[in-house]
Amino acid sequence: MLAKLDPTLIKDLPPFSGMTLEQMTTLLAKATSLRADKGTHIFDMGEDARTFILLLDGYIRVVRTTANGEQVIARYIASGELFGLAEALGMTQYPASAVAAVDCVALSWPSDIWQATATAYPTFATNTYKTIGGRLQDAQDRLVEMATERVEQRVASAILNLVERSGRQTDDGVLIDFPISRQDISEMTGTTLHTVSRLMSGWENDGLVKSGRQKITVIGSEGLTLIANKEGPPS
Amino acid sequence: MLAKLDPTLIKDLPPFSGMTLEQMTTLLAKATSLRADKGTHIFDMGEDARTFILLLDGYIRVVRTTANGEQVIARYIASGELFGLAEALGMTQYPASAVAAVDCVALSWPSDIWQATATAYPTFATNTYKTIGGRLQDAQDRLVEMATERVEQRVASAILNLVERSGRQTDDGVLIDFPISRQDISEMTGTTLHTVSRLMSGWENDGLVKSGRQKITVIGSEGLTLIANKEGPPS
DNA sequence: ACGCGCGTTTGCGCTGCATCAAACCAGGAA
DNA sequence: TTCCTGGTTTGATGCAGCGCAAACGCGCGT
Repeated sequence: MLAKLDPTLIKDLPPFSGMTLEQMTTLLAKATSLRADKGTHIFDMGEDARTFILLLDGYIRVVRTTANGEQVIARYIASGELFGLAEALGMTQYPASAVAAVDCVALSWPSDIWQATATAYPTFATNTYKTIGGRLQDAQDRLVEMATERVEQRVASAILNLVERSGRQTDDGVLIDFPISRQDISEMTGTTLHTVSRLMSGWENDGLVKSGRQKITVIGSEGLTLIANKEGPPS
Repeated sequence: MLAKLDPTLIKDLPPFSGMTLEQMTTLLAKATSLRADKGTHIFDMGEDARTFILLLDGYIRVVRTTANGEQVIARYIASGELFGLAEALGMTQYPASAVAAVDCVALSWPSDIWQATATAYPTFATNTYKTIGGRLQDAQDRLVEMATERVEQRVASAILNLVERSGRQTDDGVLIDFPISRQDISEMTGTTLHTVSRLMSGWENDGLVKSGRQKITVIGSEGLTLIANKEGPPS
């Protein structure tokens, strides 16, 4: 099944930095490849965490759904990143759902090999915990942001983040290279799609962004950065 | 220095569950004891993460300060919990400050023994990662809460959490057993002390809580639970 | 090429909460 | 005891952003 999978292509990804080609080959032998069409739920919140996954190509939306059916986007996973790491944190169920934002290709390992793998390849374990650390910090950053900043700043920050992590140069500027709606942005920033739409219309008039249906291009990040840091005018 | 420290008293704490008495003794030999008076900053955000710490007695406030000088309380650490775990997540600096909410006693280990310790005592490592997992989940829960719930519900939830994790039975009800101000609550829930004060005055009138200077007693948690889940009346 | 569905835009009224302001009160220090 | 500091209460006022509503238009599927 994985005959076509070449260790040399993958071994340079951050999660495996420090591992030898030989180690990689052994690890890859245990993996299962996985395809997910746009919109597919790779796993759902509350499900038993049977696998952890490496995204090879595409983008994943990590989503939490509340009791009232509201959604919050916890983060986006880009290619080269691991996700579904519940087992590494001693959890038996996934704390959120993973949805393919575009057609995706991934590699999955059964959760129960985590312990053995982590001890066999300490570098791999360390790398993984580093990304988890990054996510914890990120979550707390966003918490601070939600608590202290106004909607306008949060939306600007969110877009800047997306551009930074998943931007692609185009003629017009830097494009977020997966389909993303106002609704999505609102679910990342804790506001409504209406407010996001208004803000972005404004920015489009000011020439800061160029946006269409599920498409956002940032003309120059300076303008948005300015907005993201702008003091509220309580005077 | 640690002659007085008895492994048997400590070995039953959650972080060490599964470790033998012998292992505990070896681990404790590497620890330094630590006292912190109320208000002391045990470490500050941005500092190099030189130690990880086990709180033996007291309560710690984990705080983030923004560029504008605003504060957000990330969480409270109760006795028996580890904190300052930056090293375990591959970070070189503390991402937040730790302030003693009351007089505290703790045990600290140099960060650089983390790797060796984790490999020597896999149970300990697993336990630690489990608590980190819990904190990540908690952070994301709060994120969802901030994004979807109104202030009233968030404040009610926060108080219920505190009561659950650090409540002490008294004649009147369950008391949060460390000094906590309206300001503190506001910094946990992303609002102002004014709003918190108003809400709590209301609840006091309704007989749900009894509160004084830096003191909160919950009469019966049912009432607050109801408020925490109450739909906003947009009709 | 066409139609239809879904993402988007925009207006309007309203309200939850922040902001500003001021008085009050409990408890520790001297 | 009395002062004084730091926490708390309460009122008045304003506005950011939400809820509701309606129209619009891009682009995908057939």
